Amino acid sequence: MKDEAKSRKTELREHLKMSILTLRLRPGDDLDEAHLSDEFGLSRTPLREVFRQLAGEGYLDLRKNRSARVSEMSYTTLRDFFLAAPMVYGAILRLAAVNATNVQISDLKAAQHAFKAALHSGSAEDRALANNRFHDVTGEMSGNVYLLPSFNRLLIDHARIGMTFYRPQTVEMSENLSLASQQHDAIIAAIEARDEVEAAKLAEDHWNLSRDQIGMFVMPDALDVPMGIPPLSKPA
Amino acid sequence: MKDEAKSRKTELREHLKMSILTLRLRPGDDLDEAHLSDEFGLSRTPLREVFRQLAGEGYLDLRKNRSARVSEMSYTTLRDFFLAAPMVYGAILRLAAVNATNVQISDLKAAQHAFKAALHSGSAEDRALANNRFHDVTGEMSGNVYLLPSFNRLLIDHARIGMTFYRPQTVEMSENLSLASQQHDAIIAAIEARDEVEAAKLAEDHWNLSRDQIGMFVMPDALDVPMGIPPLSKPA
DNA sequence: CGAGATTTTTTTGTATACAAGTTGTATTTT
DNA sequence: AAAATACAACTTGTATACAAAAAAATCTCG
Repeated sequence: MKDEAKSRKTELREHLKMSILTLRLRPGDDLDEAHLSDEFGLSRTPLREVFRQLAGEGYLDLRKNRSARVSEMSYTTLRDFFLAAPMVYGAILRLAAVNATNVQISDLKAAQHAFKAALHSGSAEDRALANNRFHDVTGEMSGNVYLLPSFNRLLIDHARIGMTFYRPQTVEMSENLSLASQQHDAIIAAIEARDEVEAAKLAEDHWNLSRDQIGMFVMPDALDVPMGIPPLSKPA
Repeated sequence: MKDEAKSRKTELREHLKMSILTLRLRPGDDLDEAHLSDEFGLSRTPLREVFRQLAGEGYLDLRKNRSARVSEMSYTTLRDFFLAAPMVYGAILRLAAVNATNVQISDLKAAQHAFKAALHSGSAEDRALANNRFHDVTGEMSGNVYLLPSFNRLLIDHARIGMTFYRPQTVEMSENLSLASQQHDAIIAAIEARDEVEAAKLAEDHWNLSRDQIGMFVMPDALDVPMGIPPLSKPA
């Protein structure tokens, strides 16, 4: 009917998501109910419902009788992240190649277009959000309700890790970013060709690139030891 | 402090979960706020918060201005289920073998003990809940926050599918149930031996058994996407 | 001063009243 | 009799008031 104002609740939810993904709200930050309440013109009741929902999606942690907090990221979770991401994302892309509709493929191309624009002229936040949107669309394409909860949880920290580590400070890191963009193009092509095997392989490549980029950031220079994760020796 | 009455909210949440897992509340059933509200002596505010949380975990679906519903299960979701379950559960068990603490191993043995008891003298509901508890412990053991959301979502429908299809009406189905119990024992042994490869293999066997039990449906082959990092060897 | 207890203040949790939306039914109109 | 409309009953959404818990500040006594 009339969504001119789009429901304050939705507005709040989107605002919080965006703030968390871009690290404007950092892991561990407290959220003040009263403050947000009058900032968004909502009473505490619907606001707390938004908190619950975001907690369910992995954006927030709720503790009894204590304020809601932005969910934490530790080095343990970083390891868990790269353990789970290639597998889940491989499965998602594989299913995406099988199930994607034409409309969704258009959405994906649009997302990639925006990502490229952000690469050239955008801020780190813009890049992270555009990249997030790209992967989000691949999740929609897969359409598997059992994989999406983990996938969406991964995307949250993918964006946050990206904000931390994907600030191109060297020429090599910049090259990695444009390589990521090329991989996106390849992913679109694989999906359009309904090539599920290729799509799954590209997912793996894409995560290896991410891992390298982070390794580069964490390990300043000569130390050529990958962080805690042994080199992959496995069939393509 | 005093949890003698365990908080009505928790009580409600556990009651709803149990009812949904055992199909006492069936997929698509409407939940009446007013009715539950006075049945559990809670006002609608905390009750609605429980709804949000359960929706986030996949037990319920919420629609704007309409009553909360028990999440649906369609033939599509059944297919998606068997596509995702072996992969996710394989990863969970593999990580469980690496990370399980001694306390958790004791918990798992206790859960298996209860499962065996339910097999011999329990109802279908008891079996489903005991089996759910067993798998739930394996999830705790894995300790990977990125895999758990999907795993827990799978466990919900695992229990519901079990309630539907695992009613031993023939000798063969009964034999399958006791085979499932044997597999549980083997899983415990693999975890105790820290044998991640064996654990992952057992996960696959376990799901193949489930798939066979539901032989009347055409089940797709499982996704065979390997986990990113081959041999895990890390401290607890 | 300073550790610990006590009070004040602030924040979170719950109940309830009311507003807005939805559904079902009866009545009107054709 | 069927379709459309209006109205009534009911359900969901939000605001607000109050209760309970935690945090902060103050006071007490060594």
